[in-house]
Amino acid sequence: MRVLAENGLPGLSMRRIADELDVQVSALYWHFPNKQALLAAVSERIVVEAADSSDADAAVIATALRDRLLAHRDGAEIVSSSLALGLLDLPARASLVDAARQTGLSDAAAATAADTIVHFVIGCTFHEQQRMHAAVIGATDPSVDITPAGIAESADDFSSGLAMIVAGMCDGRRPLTEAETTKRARRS
Amino acid sequence: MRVLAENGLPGLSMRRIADELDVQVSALYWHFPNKQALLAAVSERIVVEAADSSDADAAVIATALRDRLLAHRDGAEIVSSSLALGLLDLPARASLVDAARQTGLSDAAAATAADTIVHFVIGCTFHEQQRMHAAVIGATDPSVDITPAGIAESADDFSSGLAMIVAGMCDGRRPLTEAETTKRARRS
DNA sequence: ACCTGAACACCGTTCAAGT
DNA sequence: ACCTGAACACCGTTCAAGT
Repeated sequence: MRVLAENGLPGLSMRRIADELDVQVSALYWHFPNKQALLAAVSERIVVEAADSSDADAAVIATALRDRLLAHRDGAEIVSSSLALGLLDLPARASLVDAARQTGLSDAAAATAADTIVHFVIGCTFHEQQRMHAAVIGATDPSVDITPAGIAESADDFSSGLAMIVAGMCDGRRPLTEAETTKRARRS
Repeated sequence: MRVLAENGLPGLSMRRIADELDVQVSALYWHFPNKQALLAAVSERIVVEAADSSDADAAVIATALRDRLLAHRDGAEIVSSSLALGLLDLPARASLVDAARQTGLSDAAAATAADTIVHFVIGCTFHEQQRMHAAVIGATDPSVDITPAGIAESADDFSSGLAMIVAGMCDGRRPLTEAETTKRARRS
């Protein structure tokens, strides 16, 4: 965690970790089969759920997950890859399924809602953290806004998008068919 | 594109590209300042919009984007990183903003909707492509389903999630406040 | 304008051998 | 059980020098 905080994901190499521990690189391979497994262990530390969230609603759980990701450098990217490789179980996902079911959704619809929210939270936060990184590098890209107003805008984009998904979740008490999706998009 | 198709993103190294072109690695650095810039050029080729989509609805545009990403090995991951670094302009995003505005949303709400859909499409497809990759490696992970039924399920997860977001987009004709988000999630 | 050749400073992973 | 030392097969990037 210390190496990650100080060097970011690009600097989180087996050699740097070994150096931090005053140990040879090969020693790490007794504890982890490979780097991805080590990264999965790091991911688990990032996404641990602090308090009991059994009675929280989806928006609160999603915001808490985002806060965990933002609390660690490159948190979204690390968690994203561990998740995609199936090496990480996201406690927040189970909480989201519960929250969705409590609003009256079926099991299948609740799972869809949870996955959709997880994708949104991770995608949004990943994007945001990479922009922060680019800003630190001084990428001279004027499209990147690092002013306080820019930061606030990021948070607002997140909560607006989240509100939209939650609205859709509550709106659709059952999964929509393809035809219905099209109709909805067309109605003015 | 050939090196990507045959070796995937992990195998898309400057050396392999140079070999394919019968050229020294350093020659590539006359054409591109660095690897990320080259990857951005690859991303552009992946996300070009085929037909005119000025009159398409959001669901159609999103599905077309997903198809483009799925058509190239590791397409979602490459595009995701180029996008996050601000090196890629997504034509589909502009189309999505148009589509959202045509349903009566404000400019700000349309932008939020477009970004939310883009995050969902890329996150969902990234996740799916990494699972495919893990399956090819033979990760022996029984949680990964590569049967035809599993593939169909992926497509269904995608369209169900997309339908949910589109429903939320149409539902919220204006951005919701935090209080409204909470209220919505609580009402049964 | 476009490319070569060679180097620099790194990577993840393996494996015999030690204690 | 846990670690060392050394090697293998790679990386991205730079830069003088060529044509």
